Amino acid sequence: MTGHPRRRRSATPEDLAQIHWLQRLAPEDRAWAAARVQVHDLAPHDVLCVFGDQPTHWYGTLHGLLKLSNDSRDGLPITYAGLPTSGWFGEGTLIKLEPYRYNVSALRASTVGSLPVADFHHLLDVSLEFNRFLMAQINERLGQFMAARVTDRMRNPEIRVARSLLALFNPVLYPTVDAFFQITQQELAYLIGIPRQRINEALQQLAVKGVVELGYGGVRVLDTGLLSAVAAAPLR
DNA sequence: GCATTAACACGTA
DNA sequence: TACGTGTTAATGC
Repeated sequence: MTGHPRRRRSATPEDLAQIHWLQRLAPEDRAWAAARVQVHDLAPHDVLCVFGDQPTHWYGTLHGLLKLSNDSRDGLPITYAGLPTSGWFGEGTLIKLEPYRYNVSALRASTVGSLPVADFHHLLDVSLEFNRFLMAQINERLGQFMAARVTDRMRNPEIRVARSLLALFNPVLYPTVDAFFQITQQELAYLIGIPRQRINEALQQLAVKGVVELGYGGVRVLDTGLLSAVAAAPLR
């Protein structure tokens, strides 16, 4: 429960193939970075980062689903973002060298990659490609958070669910997300901030429209085009 | 009135 | 058996 994940191992070739920013680097930088990446296996509810901790690594979801939130210290628990497969996070904290302002925990069994903070800064110093990648990522994330502010003010659960699903399928931030998204309706409820019953209702509305297909413990997005259409227009 | 919360039965892994 | 889903009932604003 506390501090850092228990099971740490070195990265397998399959793990490294999941790390999309590695492919962007020049070959020598790629080899250098790949040798320094470590991998952690998390059980559901395992905590990766805690509010107030000094950051030691840059993290990414290789498999599974993480939640970035500020648990109920005082006031309402707020989930800032879900981090699906291929999502990397914490660069803002690392660049500022400030303590974490949020908690990160696993919503389900997950595999996490990590790069030590010193190595992260080394790549910043030597690799133009790495800087380009980070700039695109930060830019995309900024857009997502601005959109999320709008979404949070909306009443219609169907649109909120559609937009949240769309955010999790962002191809820039999360290039290798599966079409079948393994997330329970309860987890979506925590993520979006509305009760499970209304998540269920909204998902069924989306299913009727052929946007998604509901499965046990997950959602299959059938048509991302339709999904963005629903997210954009409050059609009943 | 409504939206949220609690409680239930059922199906699935 | 434990968990996730879908529905209904109760509660709070």
